[in-house]
Amino acid sequence: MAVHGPAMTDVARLAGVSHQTVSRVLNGHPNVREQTRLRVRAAIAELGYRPNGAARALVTGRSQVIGVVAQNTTLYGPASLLAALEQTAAEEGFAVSVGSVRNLDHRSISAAVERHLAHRVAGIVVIAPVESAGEALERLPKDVPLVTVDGDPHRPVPLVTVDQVAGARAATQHLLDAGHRTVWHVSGPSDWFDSAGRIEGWRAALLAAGIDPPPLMHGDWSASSGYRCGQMLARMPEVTAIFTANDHLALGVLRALHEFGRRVPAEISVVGFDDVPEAAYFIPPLTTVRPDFDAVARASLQMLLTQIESGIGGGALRQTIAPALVARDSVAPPRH
Amino acid sequence: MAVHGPAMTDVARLAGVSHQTVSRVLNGHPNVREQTRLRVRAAIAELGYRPNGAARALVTGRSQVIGVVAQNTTLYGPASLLAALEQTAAEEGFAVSVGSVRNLDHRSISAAVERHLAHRVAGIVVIAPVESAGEALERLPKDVPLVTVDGDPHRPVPLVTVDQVAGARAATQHLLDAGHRTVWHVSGPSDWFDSAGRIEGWRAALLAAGIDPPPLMHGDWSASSGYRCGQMLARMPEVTAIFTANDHLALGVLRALHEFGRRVPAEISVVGFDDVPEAAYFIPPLTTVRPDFDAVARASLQMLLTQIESGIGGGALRQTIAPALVARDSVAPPRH
DNA sequence: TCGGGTAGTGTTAGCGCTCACATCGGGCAC
DNA sequence: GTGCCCGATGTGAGCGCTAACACTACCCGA
Repeated sequence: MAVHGPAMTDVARLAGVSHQTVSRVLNGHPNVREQTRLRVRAAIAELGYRPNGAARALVTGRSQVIGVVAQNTTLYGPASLLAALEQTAAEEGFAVSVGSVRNLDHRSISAAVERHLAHRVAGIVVIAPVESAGEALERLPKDVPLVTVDGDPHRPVPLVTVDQVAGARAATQHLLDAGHRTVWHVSGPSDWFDSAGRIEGWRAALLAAGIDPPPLMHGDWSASSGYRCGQMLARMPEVTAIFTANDHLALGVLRALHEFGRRVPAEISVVGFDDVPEAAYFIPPLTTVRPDFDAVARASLQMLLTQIESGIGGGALRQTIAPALVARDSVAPPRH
Repeated sequence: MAVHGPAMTDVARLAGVSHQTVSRVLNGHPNVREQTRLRVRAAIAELGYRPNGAARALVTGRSQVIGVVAQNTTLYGPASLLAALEQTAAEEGFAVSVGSVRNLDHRSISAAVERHLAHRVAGIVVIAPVESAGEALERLPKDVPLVTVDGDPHRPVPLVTVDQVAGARAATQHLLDAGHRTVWHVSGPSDWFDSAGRIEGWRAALLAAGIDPPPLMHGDWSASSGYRCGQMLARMPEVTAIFTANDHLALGVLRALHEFGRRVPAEISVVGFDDVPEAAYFIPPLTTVRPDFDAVARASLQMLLTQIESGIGGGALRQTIAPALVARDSVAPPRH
C-alpha cells in the first residue's frame, strides 16, 4: 500500500559509494572525504531520501523519539510545557510522543512509561507534579534517560522545576510591600509539589516578616474551587490580601468577591500564579507570577540529551527556573 | 547501555515453540491451538516480554504510532483535542506523536508531515483550521492514511469537524429568543475555518429572522482583541447582544463592558464559544457553546483506523459533531 | 485405499540500518 | 626501499520482527 521510498542502498548506488559511506555521511562521521560527502548529499537530495527511523531504532536500540508522560494536558501549565518541549525537541531532531495518563498513580505512570519503552524511546520526560508519581519513578529501569519536571525535590532523580517557593515568596512579599498586614492563601491540591512549594514560599515570606500565617484554604486548581474559597474569604472583614496558587483559582475568588460586593483591589488585593494569557483581562487585570515554560523545556531537554549522549551517568542533576512577578491592577494598599 | 529485554526467540524457547508461533499469538492469528496460546502467554508474562515496535515497524512498514500535526497546542481547543486524541489512541493501542508547527503555512505543515513520515507513522491527523493548510494537504502522498480536523469543508479530504455553523446559529438564536433586536459578532481570525463557520451561522440566524446583520468585529481569539472590540461596542448604545467566537474573546469583551459601566446581562447580553472550564466563573457566568472534543477525537481516530485497516480507500469521508448550548447568566432580555 | 483439503506449526528470507572489522592506498620515518 | 600507520572506504553480520511458504498430522469422501 505505501510506496516505500528509496533506501540507503539506492542512495549509495546513485552516489557510487557503499551504503556504509552514506550512513557515515548521515551520522556526521569524520572520516569521509569532503568530495564524497557532497556527492552523497546530492544523491540524497535527488532521491528525496529519508532515513528509516524504525530500522535505525532496531539496530541502535533507541529511536529519535522522546516520550513525555503527563497528566491532564488541558491545564494551562502542562499544555504550555508540552508545547515548549515539542518545539525544543524538534529543533534537536527529536520527535515527541505523548503518553497522557488519567491519574498520576503508580500503575498509570508505570504503564505509560512501559508503553514508551516498547517503542524504544531515547528518553523520557515525566511531568510528575504529585507524590504518587515519585514512587513509580524509582522503580523504573535505571538505564533509561529520564528527567522529571516539577517533581519531588527530595528524590534522587534528575529534576527541572519552576522555583515555586521563590515565586510564591515574591507574590506574598509584593502584597506585604503594598502594606497588607497579612496574606491569605488559596492553595492547589495538596498532593501536588507545585502546591507544596507555593505554600512553603507563602509561609516563608510571612514568617520572615514576623507574621503568623493565617489558616490555609485548599483548592484544586479550578475556578470552581477558587469560587468556593472566595465565598468564605469574602465574608471575613479582616481579609485584605489573597494569594492564589494559580490564575484560575484567582478567577473564582474574584467572582466570589464581586458577588459579595467586595471591591478588588480597593478592599481586597489578589495575586495569582501562571500568568495565563487572559489574566490581563480579568476584572481587574490580575497581578500574577509567570513561570518561564520555555526555559523549563530547554533545561529538561538539555539534561535529557546529556544523559542520552553520555550513556546515562549524570545522576541526580537538578535545575531550577526562577519565575517573574507580573504586576497588574489587582493589588493596592489596604484601606485604613 | 540499555539492558535489552527478552526477544521473541526467548519467549519461544521458554514456551517450547518457534518464534513464529509467538508472533502469531501476539497478532491474534486464528490458527493456534488454545493450549499453545496459553503456554505462550504464560512465557510472555514470565519474562516480562514486550514486542519491539521498531522491529515490527521495520518489517511492516508502519509503526503503531499516529502523528498529529497541530499549531499552538496552548489554545484550549487544540489542547483539548490533542488530549482526547491521545486518550482514544491509547485505548486502540496507538501512541501519539505530536508535531506542532509555528505557522500553518505550506512549508511548515509539509515539513511536519514529512517528519512523521520518516518515522513511518501509521496515519496522520492534521488539526488544520486555516486556509493555507489545505493546499499543503492536497500535495501530500496519497497513500498515507490522513484525517483533517476542523479543516476546509470544501476540500476532498477526510474531515471531522465541529459543526461551527449550527453552534453559532444556536448561540445567535438564543439571544434573539431572549428578545434582542439584533446580535453583534466578534469573530476569530479571518483565515480560520472555525471563524468562518461561526460567522456563517451567526449571519444565517439573523437572516432567517429577517434581520440585516450589523458590521462584523474582527478579533484573533485572544482576550486582548476581545477587549479592543469590546471598547468599541461598549460605546454604542444600540448594542444589547454580543456573540463572540470564543470564550476568551468574551472575557475581553466583558472586561471592556465592565470598564464602561455597561452591566451584563442587564444592559448587554454576551454569549461565547468553547465552554472553557473557567467560563462558569466569569463575571457574570458565561453562556456559551460547548463542542464535544471527545466525540471529535473518537470520530477522527475511527476514520483513521478505517483507512489504516482497509488500506486507504474511503476517499472523502466527512463527519460533523454538533455542539451544545450551555445557558448561564450572561444572557437576559433587553431593557425597554 | 488413496488423494486432497485443513488446522497447527516450523523454516527461511529479508525489512534498512549500524557496528565491527577488513581492505586499500598513500605519506613518512628510517 | 622497507615498514608502518592512518585516513578513506567497503564487506558481512545481525538487530527483532513478519510474510511467505514448507511441512506434518489428521480427517474426509470416493
